[in-house]
Amino acid sequence: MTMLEKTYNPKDVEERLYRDWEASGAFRAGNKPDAKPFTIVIPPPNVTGSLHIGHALNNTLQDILARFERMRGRDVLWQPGMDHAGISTQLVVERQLEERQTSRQKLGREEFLKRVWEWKAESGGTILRQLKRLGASCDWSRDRFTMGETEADQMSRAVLKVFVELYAQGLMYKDTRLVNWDPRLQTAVSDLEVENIEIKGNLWHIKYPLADDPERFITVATTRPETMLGDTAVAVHPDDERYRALVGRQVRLPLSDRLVPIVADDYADPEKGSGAVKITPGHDFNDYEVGRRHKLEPLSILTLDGKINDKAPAAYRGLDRFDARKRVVADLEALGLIEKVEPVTHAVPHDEKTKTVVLEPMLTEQWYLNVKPLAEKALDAVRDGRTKFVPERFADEYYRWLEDIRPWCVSRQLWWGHQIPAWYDDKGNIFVAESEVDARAQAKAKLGRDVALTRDPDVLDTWFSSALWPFSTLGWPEQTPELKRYYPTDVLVTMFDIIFFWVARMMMMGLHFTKQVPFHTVYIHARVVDERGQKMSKTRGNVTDPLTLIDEFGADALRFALAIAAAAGKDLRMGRGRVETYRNFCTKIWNAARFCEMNGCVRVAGFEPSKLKSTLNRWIVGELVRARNEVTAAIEGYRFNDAAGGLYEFVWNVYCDWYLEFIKPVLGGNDEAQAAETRATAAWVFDEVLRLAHPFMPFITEELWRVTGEQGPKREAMLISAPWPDYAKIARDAAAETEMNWVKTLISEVRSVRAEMNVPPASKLPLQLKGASASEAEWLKRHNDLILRLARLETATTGKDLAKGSAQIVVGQGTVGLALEGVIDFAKERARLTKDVQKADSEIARIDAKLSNKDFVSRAPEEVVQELREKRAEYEAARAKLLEALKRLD
RNA sequence: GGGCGAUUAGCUCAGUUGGUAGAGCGCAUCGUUUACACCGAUGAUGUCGGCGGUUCGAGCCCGUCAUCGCCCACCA
Repeated sequence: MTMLEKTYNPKDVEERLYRDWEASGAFRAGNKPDAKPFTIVIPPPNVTGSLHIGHALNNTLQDILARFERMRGRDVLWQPGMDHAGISTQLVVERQLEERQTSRQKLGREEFLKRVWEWKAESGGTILRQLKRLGASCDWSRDRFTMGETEADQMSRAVLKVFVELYAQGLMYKDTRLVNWDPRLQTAVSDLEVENIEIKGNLWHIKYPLADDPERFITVATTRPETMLGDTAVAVHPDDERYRALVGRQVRLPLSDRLVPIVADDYADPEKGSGAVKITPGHDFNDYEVGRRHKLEPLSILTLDGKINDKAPAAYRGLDRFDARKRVVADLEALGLIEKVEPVTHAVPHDEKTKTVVLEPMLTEQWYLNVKPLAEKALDAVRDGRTKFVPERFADEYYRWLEDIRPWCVSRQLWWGHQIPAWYDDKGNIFVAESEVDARAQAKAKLGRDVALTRDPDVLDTWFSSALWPFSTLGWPEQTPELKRYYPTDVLVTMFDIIFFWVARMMMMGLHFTKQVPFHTVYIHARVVDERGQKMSKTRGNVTDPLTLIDEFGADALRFALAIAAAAGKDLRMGRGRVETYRNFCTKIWNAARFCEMNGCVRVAGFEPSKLKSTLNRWIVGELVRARNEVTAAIEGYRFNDAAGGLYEFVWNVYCDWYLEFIKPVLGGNDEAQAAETRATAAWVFDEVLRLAHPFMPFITEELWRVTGEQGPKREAMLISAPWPDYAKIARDAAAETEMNWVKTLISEVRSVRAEMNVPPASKLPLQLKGASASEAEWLKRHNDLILRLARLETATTGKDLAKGSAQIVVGQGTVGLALEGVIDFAKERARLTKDVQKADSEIARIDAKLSNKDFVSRAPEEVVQELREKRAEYEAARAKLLEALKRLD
């Protein structure tokens, strides 16, 4: 027989138990073919990543759900996998190459990709190992990768298929327009990947001379003067009197010496600046639109790496865009064309990853997905409740974005990613197909002969494949048994910052390709910030490493700390202090187990929680039922903090602080039958606690389950596969509850009086309880042993000389030379209940008054009257309950 | 410029249909009673951001203001 160690040491058990779980096959989906499936797809972490505390939270919550539903008998699939993370991964490997004095350009595409795959094989598993340390019960046999190309993992095929179909449906198309461009990586990025950062800059007011009257000027203002090299017009508002005469005339663009027209366009705001605005369609999104309206050809004056190109005057060619800005300003100054310079703060688009590179609107040809029709379906699915957000308010954010969605630029000028399945001939014909063979066949069918084809070098936005994740991981486009069984998935657990990037796009793609929502519920959890409330980031250096915390306190402590702090959708501050607190909770549970062990509290066969004789035991069973119901309802409602909190409260403040203290005198007493029943009850309740706690603290509970399983009747070998408690058949004993609450109150009050009166702990005093009701007197007698022990009394008896309803205790009068007198108000409870009855009475009277007012009844809408009647009935019912409770007190 | 969230004990935060304000940490006093000092007992501390309103009754509902934070937005 195993004896429990004095303290719980997570390091000794976590690794072993995780291996046992895996070996038992408990993580695998499909174990219970007759059970209802329950599916969660993991938000795939980046291969480049390592587990940060946000992942720890995200995966803890998913694991709680997975383990909970598994115990409730569902066939659980928690689908794991990783994301290829296009840009991040490419950058990581490029940086490595840089250290070795080489580059991807030198290696060539094929060799470079080989190196990335090698890197993935080496480093990609880190995060999975970390998830295992956390206790994540994913079905690892089904591990997937967004660029998977193996027999089992055909993620890439799904991506090709989707692209080809979208193209065939006319939703995927190429277009040349302005796109957010990263001049450092030389790739397009989508609108979502742009972060507008407020920075200090200047607003230069520049004078443009009229072409036919060089002495007259029209002033425009800009924060980016170098773009004037690409100006193709000046716009003024059509109703602006100041400029009406100038519309149709031209200005001579300084530095470039080109003539550009003055056009009338609503875009020009007469209130702003001079009312005239320079138009640069090649380098500004608004100007692009203005240019289109006036048939102005966009003029791009930048190279793809952000230098001035040869469309600009020779003096500026080859200059970096920021150097060009200085040069332009200097030259304008020299010419006396700067009217004034105002310092301003304005939002400048930066790349969202590094937040350092200033993005440039750039005219390039890219692939676009027309998401508008997909968005309509995605909106409807949330509007009609097929998918619901928890908390609900996030649905608004989702609506807002989808309602105003623009075409999604899906091509990236990178190497690492899904290469776009489009081939071109030398005439510029496009053939989109799942393979080169198919593309050739298409070309031959169209042109009547074999032609040389070259594949589009670009790759897809990483989020494109992520958008397919819920169904591509299950084998789509094949109608696999897994897809039929586990799709749609049940709940997506994620954070608010990727609602647009990921959630909305999964909804769109899921509905478009499977006609079903990808998940019924989207649970948005908190963001983890550091102890000072700052967002954690590598650059800030304030990242808390969950593994360090696991090493120090154990995985269960970290998990519990995260769960109990995880009120939906709010920032969550996390540091080692909190984890330490819940390490202490683990220790508490461990010690409760040791108490049971030392006192022979062993489970017995045929234990019947409904047929207990002792009030004490009936009471704790009732409390357990209450806790179980609370925890269950809270998890079902994704109120993880309430679930963990309810469990904590029951284990610590009810089971340990009261019940175990209560039973000490019973276990040592001479009523052997009661002692035996109590040992069995203590063991049974503890066993149930292990079940309730398991989703939150899988390791310690599993270990205690193993040890306590060595004695008593046989039960499930592993807790992970044991059933969740179901107490539908257990009736809670309200009388036992009232009785034990009275005992608890009595003990607390005596302790309180003792402390206030500074009675030494060693002094055992006699207690006389005066004015007790008949049942109170009985309770005092029945629980005399434990009252004496816990309140440190010599005797506890009743007296009868005070009025009922104002019960008093008189403690040790004359015994220690002090007269201790404290009022215990059992009357307090009566007063409260009485007050509530009175409230109900007054409420009923108020409603009656209204209802007897004939004028009101005849004029008010039927619903209002009906509502009042219902309310009255409710108050009647509440009143009856209160009276019953009052009666119980007597 | 729009939208959302937050404001509760010294700190970090709970508070789900409106009914006498809670937890953890911290603090104070006491305690080595055979599970646990990673513990137990007892206690102190709150005009629930301000001001109005609805209600018999508001931390919770309505209006308004203030401060902080986040998201979205094409402003020269």
